[in-house]
Amino acid sequence: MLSPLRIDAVPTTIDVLAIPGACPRFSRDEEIFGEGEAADYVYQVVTGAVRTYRILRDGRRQIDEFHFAGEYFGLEMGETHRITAEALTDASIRMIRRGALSDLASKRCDAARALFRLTAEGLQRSQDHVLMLGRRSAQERVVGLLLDIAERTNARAELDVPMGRQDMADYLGLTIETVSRTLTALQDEGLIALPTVRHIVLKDRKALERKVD
Amino acid sequence: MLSPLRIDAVPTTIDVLAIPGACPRFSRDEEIFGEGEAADYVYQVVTGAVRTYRILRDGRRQIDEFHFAGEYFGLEMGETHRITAEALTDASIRMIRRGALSDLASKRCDAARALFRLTAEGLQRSQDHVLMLGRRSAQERVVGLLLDIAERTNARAELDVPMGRQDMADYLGLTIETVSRTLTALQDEGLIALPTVRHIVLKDRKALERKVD
DNA sequence: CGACACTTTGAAGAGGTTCAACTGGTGTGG
DNA sequence: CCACACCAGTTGAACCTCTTCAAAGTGTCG
Repeated sequence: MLSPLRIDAVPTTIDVLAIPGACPRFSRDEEIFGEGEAADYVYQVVTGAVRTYRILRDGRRQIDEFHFAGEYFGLEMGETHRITAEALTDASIRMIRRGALSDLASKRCDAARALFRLTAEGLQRSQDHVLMLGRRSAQERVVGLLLDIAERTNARAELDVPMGRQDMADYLGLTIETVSRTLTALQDEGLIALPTVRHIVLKDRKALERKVD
Repeated sequence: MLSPLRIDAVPTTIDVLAIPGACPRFSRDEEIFGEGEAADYVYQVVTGAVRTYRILRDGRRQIDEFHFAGEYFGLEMGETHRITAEALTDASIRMIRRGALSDLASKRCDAARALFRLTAEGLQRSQDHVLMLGRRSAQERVVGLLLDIAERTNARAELDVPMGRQDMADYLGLTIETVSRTLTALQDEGLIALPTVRHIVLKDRKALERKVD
């Protein structure tokens, strides 16, 4: 029997959730939903990329997560969104009514498990993020992000980063200057190349991986 | 109909999960489960408190979460634990077989929802942690922790902190010295008192709350 | 009562931030 | 199609928060 707790045993296709829904386009920096709004939908990135973040009263911003093609976001526990989501690049986003999801989950056991899995994966990612912010140096954070982007966008050495330096900084808990300096340092070490600002080449992935363990 | 996605609508008693299970005692600093071990149980703090953490190769430790009476921990997505759990104080811990939970979840809809809710709450807490580590100062972090402990242990002004300074530091992404200095500073400001090292009095909660928003 | 572990305090140092200026890519309008 | 303007990114220098290393203090338990 397939335990709903052993979520990794679920077949990789989370697409049991792929209820056809509206799939609107958002242009770069356009808000998809805002903190405090009613959480009536769950979202999936179809093309493009998304950032989710929170802002403190005085303007400090912490990016919670970047979301790439195929990934889900905006699944909330309560009635309202606790975070804001914006298109990082021009993006098309599938919107799925929570009601439709609930119905599906109550009818199909695997759908319920897939939802649970989604949340648990988000938790794991968040825990990794905590470790990164709590105990890693600026360089380790930047390298970690680059490798993470590479993995999630299925890039080998040539990385197209969809976010600007400020986004990286606000994800990594650093300033834009530190991110910039760190990238140049990595370039000087010969580990990466920066042909353009949003195109990064991982020249020595082994060495990069050694830096983050 | 009660949507499995609107988890906050579930009656507050998560005790649908309270399958009677073994309830062993652990003494302070004793390991409850270790990273890499098979995750065959889910755990609930009955009395005492628990820390869960991960350690980097070079010894840097990041405490993921503290768990207080009534709270669940150790619910993993995969077959093995990704983190380590230790008793923060002498503690009695209820151990629930994952198999038993699965059975319950497949029979009772509310149990499945409660599990989902647990995970989603953990995610929320982790996201708050990320914001704390990414964008808050040492003082804000320490104050945040104190208020959090107060809330979760239902303490009014008199706080019994179950963890030492090193635990606070490793939760907050700081050093033990910084935690100590920050507490003294808060005492000097008249916001708290430190009668003993593990007993903290919140003398001006309003002012403390203003510091974290 | 004494030993040991934890905490506090001090002083020096480093990593990252802040503020400011410069550079370069991009996009738009003439 | 080129020129200019503008925004994002880079670089530099001073500063600051937090860390590191060291030592003294405090409480706890045998």
